[in-house]
Amino acid sequence: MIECHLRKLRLRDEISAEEEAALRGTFIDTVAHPAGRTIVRSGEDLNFSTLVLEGFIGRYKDLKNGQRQITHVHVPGDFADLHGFTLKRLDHSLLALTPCTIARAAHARLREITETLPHLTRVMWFSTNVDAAIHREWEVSLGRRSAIQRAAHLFCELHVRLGVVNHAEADGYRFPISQAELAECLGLTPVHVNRVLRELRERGLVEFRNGRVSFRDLPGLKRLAEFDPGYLYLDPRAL
Amino acid sequence: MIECHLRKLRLRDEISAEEEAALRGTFIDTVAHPAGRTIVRSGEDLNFSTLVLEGFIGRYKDLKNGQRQITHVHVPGDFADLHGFTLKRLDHSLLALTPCTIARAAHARLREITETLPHLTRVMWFSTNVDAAIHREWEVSLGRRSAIQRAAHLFCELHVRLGVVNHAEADGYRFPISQAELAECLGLTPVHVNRVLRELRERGLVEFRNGRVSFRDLPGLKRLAEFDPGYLYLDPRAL
DNA sequence: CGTAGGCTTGATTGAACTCAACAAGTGTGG
DNA sequence: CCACACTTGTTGAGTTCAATCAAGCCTACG
Repeated sequence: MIECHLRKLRLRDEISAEEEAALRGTFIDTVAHPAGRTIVRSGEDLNFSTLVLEGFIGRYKDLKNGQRQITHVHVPGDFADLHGFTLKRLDHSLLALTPCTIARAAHARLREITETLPHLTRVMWFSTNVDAAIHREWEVSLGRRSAIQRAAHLFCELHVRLGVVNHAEADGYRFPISQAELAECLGLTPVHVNRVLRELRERGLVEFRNGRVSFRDLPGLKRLAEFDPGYLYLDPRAL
Repeated sequence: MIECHLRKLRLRDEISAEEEAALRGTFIDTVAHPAGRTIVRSGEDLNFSTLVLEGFIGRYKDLKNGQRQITHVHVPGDFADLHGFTLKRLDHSLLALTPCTIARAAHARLREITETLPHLTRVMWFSTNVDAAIHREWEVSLGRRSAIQRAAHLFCELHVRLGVVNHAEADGYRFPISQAELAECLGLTPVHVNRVLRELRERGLVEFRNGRVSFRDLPGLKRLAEFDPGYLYLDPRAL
């Protein structure tokens, strides 16, 4: 399943056999987590990074009043905390949004890569920078887009990102999270998310039901969201 | 003025003389920009990165209806687009929020660093990862904090970040941007920012006037904002 | 078959937006 | 030197989008 990650890297750059071997060599084990499990808690010392093999993982931050904001959703093939390699500890927690399996990459071995394989190092750096670009786009959503646009934008983003790793079809994808978790991504209340989903359905744009996103009018949805995938830094071939 | 940047790096890590020389060697020129100037436009091909020497620079993204969201504010000593080195083009624009001077670092020379100086490369990578951490904290503000908390949080964040580069005093700092630009940072309208600033003033917490942030009750402000500087990844000594 | 978690809907409230007017400060040109 | 435009900040009145409060509905499952 590390193939997913490699395929994604190779969409944007050449990865040599030596680099592939080095990358594969960083992984020390594979772990399965049930939905709802916090995989890494904010502030812990880290000596590994988490690659998503199956399922969805969220990065979230808690507030004192018990609210939380999910700041990023990771799909299979994503490193959920490669940035933890340089940061040493995380400012957020990692949550299994669905049952998932992960592979853990030892920081010591990632460090060896940075000592010996400059090109692969730049590729890894690039990948954390794309994560940051996604954070920026979420800031735009949270700061400036209406509730319905935010939801539409997220559905569009995940469609593209899941498509890259063959986890989406033309007309939708599996995304088995609750409306409450969706609300935590979108900076809304669960009640309002429910109403927004109803509106998207009634407008004939998209349905979110039974853990699946089903597009009814993808061009219309993209228009509503003002979705432009440039911030995902994918090769035009990949889109 | 590149000293500001080096000082900041050295707060967190050792930088050898060789590394310092290599870093200094990346800079090809210095440019002054008037307030309001867009320094780098979204999508342009880049062959240099921008280090802020003096003034404030914002990263922003435009929406079709003419609104914009500022996703990050850079202070002296910050690289405003070091991530552009790996991304090759930016998904956002850079704006001079105040008159400012910048130094430009050639991507070709940054690349040489990644080929020959692994430790310095990790330091640069780290610095883009801290930017991403700041993005996450802004997502929390935009998604979950009230208008007054958002403003308070921003004032606290900038106090710490400016303090690191000796651009803040204990009781405040210069921050000569308009309420309209503040609104673009906070995901609010200018009118509402005005009311929020009044409330902060009337509560005796902080004043924002004549291009200056003046604290009246910093502990109270931090309490209101639930400000925890952990996400800035500063050495405890620096705080 | 009872209970819990997730979903749905209605009624009401409230935080932030919109619209509008005006004040203060700055720069410019007649 | 003053008239004027222009930007920035301020305040009031009314509106709207999303939150809150509350109730009821599935359906999965122990």
